[in-house]
Amino acid sequence: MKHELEQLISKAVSQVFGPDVASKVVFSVSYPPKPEMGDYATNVAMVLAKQVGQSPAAVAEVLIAKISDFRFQISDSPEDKEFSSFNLQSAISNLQFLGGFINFTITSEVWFKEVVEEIEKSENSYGVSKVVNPEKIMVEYLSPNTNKPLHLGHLRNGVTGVATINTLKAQGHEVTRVGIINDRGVHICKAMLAYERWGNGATPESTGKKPDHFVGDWYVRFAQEAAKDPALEMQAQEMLQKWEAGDIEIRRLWKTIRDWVIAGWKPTEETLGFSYDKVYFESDVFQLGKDIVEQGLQKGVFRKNEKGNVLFDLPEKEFGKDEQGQSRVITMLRPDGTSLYTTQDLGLAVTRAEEYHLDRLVYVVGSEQRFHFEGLFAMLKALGYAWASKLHHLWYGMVYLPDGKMKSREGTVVDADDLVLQMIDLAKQEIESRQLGLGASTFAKAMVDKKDAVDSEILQSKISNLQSEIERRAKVIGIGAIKFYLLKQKPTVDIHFNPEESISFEGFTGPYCQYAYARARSILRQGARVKGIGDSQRINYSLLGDIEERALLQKLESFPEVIGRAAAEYNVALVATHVFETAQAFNTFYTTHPVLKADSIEQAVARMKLVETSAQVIKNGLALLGIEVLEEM
RNA sequence: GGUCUCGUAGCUCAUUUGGAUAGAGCGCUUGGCUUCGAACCAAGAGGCAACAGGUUCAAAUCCUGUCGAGACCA
Repeated sequence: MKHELEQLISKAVSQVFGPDVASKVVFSVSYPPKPEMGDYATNVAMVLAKQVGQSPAAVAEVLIAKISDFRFQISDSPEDKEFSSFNLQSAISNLQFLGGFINFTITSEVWFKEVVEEIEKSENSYGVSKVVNPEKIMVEYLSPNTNKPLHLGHLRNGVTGVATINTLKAQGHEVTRVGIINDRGVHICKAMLAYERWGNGATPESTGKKPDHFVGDWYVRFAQEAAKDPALEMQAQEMLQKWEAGDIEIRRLWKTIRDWVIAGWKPTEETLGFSYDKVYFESDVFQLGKDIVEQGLQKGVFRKNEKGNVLFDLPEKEFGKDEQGQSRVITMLRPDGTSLYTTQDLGLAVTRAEEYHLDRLVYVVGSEQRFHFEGLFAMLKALGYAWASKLHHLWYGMVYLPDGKMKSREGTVVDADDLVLQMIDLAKQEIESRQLGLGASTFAKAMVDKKDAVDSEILQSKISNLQSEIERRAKVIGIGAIKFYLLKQKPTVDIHFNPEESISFEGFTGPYCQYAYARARSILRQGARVKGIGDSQRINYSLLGDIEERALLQKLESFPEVIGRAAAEYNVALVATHVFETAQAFNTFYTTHPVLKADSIEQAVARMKLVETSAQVIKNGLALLGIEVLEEM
């Protein structure tokens, strides 16, 4: 519709002011701030005013006259080929000049029909579009260290990664999801050292701890002991050197610890829907990149300094100079030939791009790594890789706790498992305090009272079914709340984690959206059983069109466009905001417009379509965010 | 010190890439469940968009400077 209006406006401008003016003018078609102003708006009058030397009002007047004229001219003339491609003229029910904008009102028969039919046709794939040039994209995300459990920062990374992947897929790209497990380094050795020294052969099994937490506790223990005995830091370094040298004993310990942590993450990742098509281990790939550096040294992309370090000079244009007025450098190889983090990433990027024939490589990594990635991308460009310009570091801000930044070593972290369990528990309480929960406890009480009177086996199974249903719903709601909380702000901003707000199920939250969906589905279930509504074939769209309905339709219509923007800008918060606004518009519609008890069966049928398509859009939007919906909650 | 993110209601954030009267959520005040699910809806209070200039039909948005916060690099 938007595109057709653009054509219509261009045509009108061309006829009034000539093709030269029309070809140069850049105007937009958008939604007015308030639905009562109209369904679409264009700023063309303001843009043109300057060019043609008239006031916006005067320009608008002639354009409105011209467009109105079209309506009479071509309403039903098939031979008028120029306009037969779109019958929009007859679809416009009102045109007005307001605050500099020309506002269009579209007839319900055309607008509602078009949007509703499009959604009904596409169903779960409404919002999915095909970009002109589908790309092969790899997205790397999560990348945890094998010395501790996942925390809130990982959650933000994970949900952002998943939502971004979904959004890119919805644009028709082919996406490969990868993770890199950081299983090498001194931080791992610290956990190993503490375990070796004080562990006494304990295991996750013997202690009953989740294995990643088990290891994390040893890591914390190390920090505590190291505060008292600084020599431990040195010993951890020595352990790393032994690891590098391939010491059998150390390697064995390392593997045990590592595998515990990875096994410990598994259920957490499954619960949250984090998964990969391929996982890289740093211990496997940390030697990568050295040969590329050697080649680059020959080509003069890198240089060796007097100490024997191999360096990359960052372009001064983008990176500026350091204190001494020298260009900034990244060290690639130490004099002893050992490599650094950037070297590994360099090698890995090249390996991946070649193996998967990538058009684009996206790294979901925190903002503190921006310098690292900018440097990496700059050197890949300098090395002449064609795909280097398509690399992207999708960075996101820190998560701050009320008392400051999270630090694993000091134990000031929000543990992912704790948070998830807490949220599910809260959701459970919430459910139990409502209809289903009440029913369940009444049921439970009845069972106790009449224990002997009825078949207890049947009752038992009914109760356990009920309980597992509550569990299932609590999980969907609790996890939905966490994910939405972390996704509703654009990735670039820091999140000041507010425990109160994060556990809320009201307002701008995931459960609010899920609730709107459940309400809609409830109406649809009931409507389907009503004679004349459930079995109706014909829809009279002219019975729709109140302000609340138009506001809702606008949200439904703009959903695909929002996804496109979210993908283009790597901003999945746009999707979250849009889903919320859709749910909000639906709720407003819901309270102002009875559906099953509408004035007529015909009207009920028409409103059912709006309910159905709203539910579909909310569901699709939440799905992009990795959030499930419930038919009842 | 340099680079980069920022600075919008009491708090947490939006603002359709320069557009209409700067909007949401939370919190606060008030009203609405015998009518499709109140995890909801409606109304109200709350703003010099850090500050000072500039660019133009139009600036929270772009430019310059000042102040303040954070991250990274030394």
